[in-house]
Amino acid sequence: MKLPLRGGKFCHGVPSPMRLSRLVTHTSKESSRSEVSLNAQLLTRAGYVSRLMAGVYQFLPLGLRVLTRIENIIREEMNALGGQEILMPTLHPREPWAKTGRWDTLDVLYRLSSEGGVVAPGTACDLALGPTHEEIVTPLVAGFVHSYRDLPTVVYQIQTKFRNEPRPKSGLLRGREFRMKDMYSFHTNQDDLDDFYNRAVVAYRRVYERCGLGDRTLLTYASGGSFSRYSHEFQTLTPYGEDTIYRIPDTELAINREIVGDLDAVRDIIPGYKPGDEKMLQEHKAIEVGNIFKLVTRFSDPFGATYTDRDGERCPIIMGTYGMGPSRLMGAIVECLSDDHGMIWPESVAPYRVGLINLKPGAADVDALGADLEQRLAAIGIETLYDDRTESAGVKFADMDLLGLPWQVIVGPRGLAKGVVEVKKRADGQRQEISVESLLSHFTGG
RNA sequence: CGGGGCGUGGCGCAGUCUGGUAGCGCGCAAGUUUUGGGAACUUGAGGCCGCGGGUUCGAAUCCCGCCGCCCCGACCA
Repeated sequence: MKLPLRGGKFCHGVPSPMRLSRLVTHTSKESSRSEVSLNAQLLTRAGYVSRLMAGVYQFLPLGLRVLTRIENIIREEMNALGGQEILMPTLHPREPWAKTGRWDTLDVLYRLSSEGGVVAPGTACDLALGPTHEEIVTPLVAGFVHSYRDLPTVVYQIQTKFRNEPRPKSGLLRGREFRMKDMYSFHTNQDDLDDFYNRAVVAYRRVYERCGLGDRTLLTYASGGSFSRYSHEFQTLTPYGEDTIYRIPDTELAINREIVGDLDAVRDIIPGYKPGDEKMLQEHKAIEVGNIFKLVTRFSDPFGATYTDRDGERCPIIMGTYGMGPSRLMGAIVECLSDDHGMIWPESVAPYRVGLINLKPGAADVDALGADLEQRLAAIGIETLYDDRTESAGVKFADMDLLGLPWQVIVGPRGLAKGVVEVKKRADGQRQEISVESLLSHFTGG
């Protein structure tokens, strides 16, 4: 049994290793009655997140570590694509939203009044909380782009977004406040946009692959806007998904229900498609974990975002937009990768790689072995959560299964007498007795 | 925004119909016995029964209003 190395050190201030006896959160046997979705039940029972109000969650130490890891994977892939990370404000003035018309048409937009006090119906509002950032990023980037030499250019941010969903639900899958990576690309022409768009598809696939959802995430044709026939969604197959999609057999492609009735559109996607062929499409429930879209000049027109080409002509900048929700992705991973005992995190996003279980705290020799292993795992860079609590063995096994760390290392008097510890792989439950030395060398890949 | 359901110690629930000293399980604290898959017993702490008004000698319970939460639907760059 090999314990593969994972690249990338964890990068915020949570000490590693951590002891369960010191962790601010606790597990719970029962989940809140008002949490119905699997992801919210497991995440709250395990103490990863806590709900503040409908559609708004707080991320606790374990949950924040997962979220940060997901965001770092996204960050790496967007950087590799040539994206430059920025951070735009959450608080927006009314004016750019009015300019594109979305102040009045985007009903999930939170509108505020800077006059303060209660915003009653009919009150003049002059601020918004950002649900997406086309209105902000377009004038921002246009201010730096004057020549075709400045293009293409790509910026992105990872940030908390606000949408006043009429009905938040399904835990992290549909919140009013949520994390979003939003990227915007700027081009001189449609071909260049198309080329970048296609490379973004590949980068998105890499993100889902690295998050453990690659084999069940489909590129899905969805309705387009006025400048392109389709947008593309990335849909992760799960029975708990909110969307209905139709998979094209023998491909990694699907068609969203919203356009599957449009015969012309489907023929465009599947050449030779005829009425009656619907039965070849397999219906699935899925969660949208990404959405990419060719904006073309939808936003550069209202803002007058132009560049000067080789001939000295002023031309509109051609744009694309690329969204992905890290917090929703986190919920999707839980929905897809869990069993009756709890969550099963892929190594790439797990809050800790190893859960170290001391079965008999208080026994000097077991405590000594536990502390020694804790230190030696830390020394070789294995992030470890040490269960040093005085709880029964059953409680500890159940809790560690619920927490879903990829590996469990179990130390107890029985193994100690034989000079071994046990290693359990959470994903398949396989256990193996192993000496301390070979345990460490497995973790270092030796 | 329509339809339905629910608010009772930290969590999960009973009690509401038929008004009369607020209960159970889990968790928490202390103790004893346990100790490799959610241990047992004993003792204990912890409640403006969502909020406001009303009826009544008396309201968790009945009436009116409000707030919050969940589910189904509508909606979902």
